[in-house]
Amino acid sequence: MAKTPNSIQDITRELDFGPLTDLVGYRLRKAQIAAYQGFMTGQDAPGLTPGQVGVLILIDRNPALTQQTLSYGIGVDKSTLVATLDRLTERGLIRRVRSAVDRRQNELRLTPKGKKTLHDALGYIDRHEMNLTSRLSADERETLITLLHKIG
Amino acid sequence: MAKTPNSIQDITRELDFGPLTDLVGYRLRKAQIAAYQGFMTGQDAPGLTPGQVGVLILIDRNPALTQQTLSYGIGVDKSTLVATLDRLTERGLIRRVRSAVDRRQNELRLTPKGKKTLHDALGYIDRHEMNLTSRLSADERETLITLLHKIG
DNA sequence: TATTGTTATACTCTATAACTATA
DNA sequence: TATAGTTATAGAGTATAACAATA
Repeated sequence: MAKTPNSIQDITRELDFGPLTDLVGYRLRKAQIAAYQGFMTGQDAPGLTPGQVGVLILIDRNPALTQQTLSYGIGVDKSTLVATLDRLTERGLIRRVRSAVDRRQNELRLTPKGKKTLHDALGYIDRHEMNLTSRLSADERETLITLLHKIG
Repeated sequence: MAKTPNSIQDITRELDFGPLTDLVGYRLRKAQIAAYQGFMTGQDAPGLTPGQVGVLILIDRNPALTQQTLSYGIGVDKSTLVATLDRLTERGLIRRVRSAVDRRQNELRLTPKGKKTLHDALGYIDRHEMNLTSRLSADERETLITLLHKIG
């Protein structure tokens, strides 16, 4: 029998990726896609993107966080953030509270529902993290994080 | 003197990122963004995205590569690939050659200009890779690649 | 004048569905 | 009928520029 590649996996395996295979930049991209996909499709996924959960975490841990500061924190433009916050507001997870000190600013807060959702999401994140690194030992996982810190 | 945060770096440093800081998924995203930005803005950047260079590499190393197979290889839909290939064609880097065997298929080929561009881009990739991993030892870099392979 | 949040706009990346030409 | 490539379309993510309210 001749080798007849049928599945996408077969085809991909037969392709020559040349120098891409062991390039940090390329491996980062593949790993990041795998992490994102895994997060979004896992058992009991929270129905939020990793970025949205990140926003909830920052709001939770930084009292009176403003949109401008949050936009610096997550590295996106303040205009980009508006739609994200709109969506979280519509879902009843956060509120924008006009600052009494400087009425140009919004102070971002979690609603009770937002707190509950974040709590559940944090549990999910732990399970997802274990899943993502299931082929790594605890030492390897720590090493990976340390090395990624040196790049990011 | 009070600590008065002025720069974005100051503000970001004072933010509490909670569990995000040591999450593999989050660190992957930050590292990937750093890699992409570094690639695009580095000295002598080729004016191509990492993805576009990846396409050139695959075309170069896989004779008579078809669009369908390439789309499996890089993990995007065949319809998504069309615009990418259009752009590379407009820039004179690749050609679509109708297959004589199966006239539905295009065989993708680098033009001489595409070969030259890829050759230069490969040199740039090496420099960028060194730059990206400048805070890592050779051993650490190898370890990182190995660990990323286990995730992607 | 400068800053905060918003809107208008545009560009990229992505996919799904329908189309064409071939098989 | 099925496949390869294309087009039409839509949604998410991103940024820049201009605006209103406020400082």
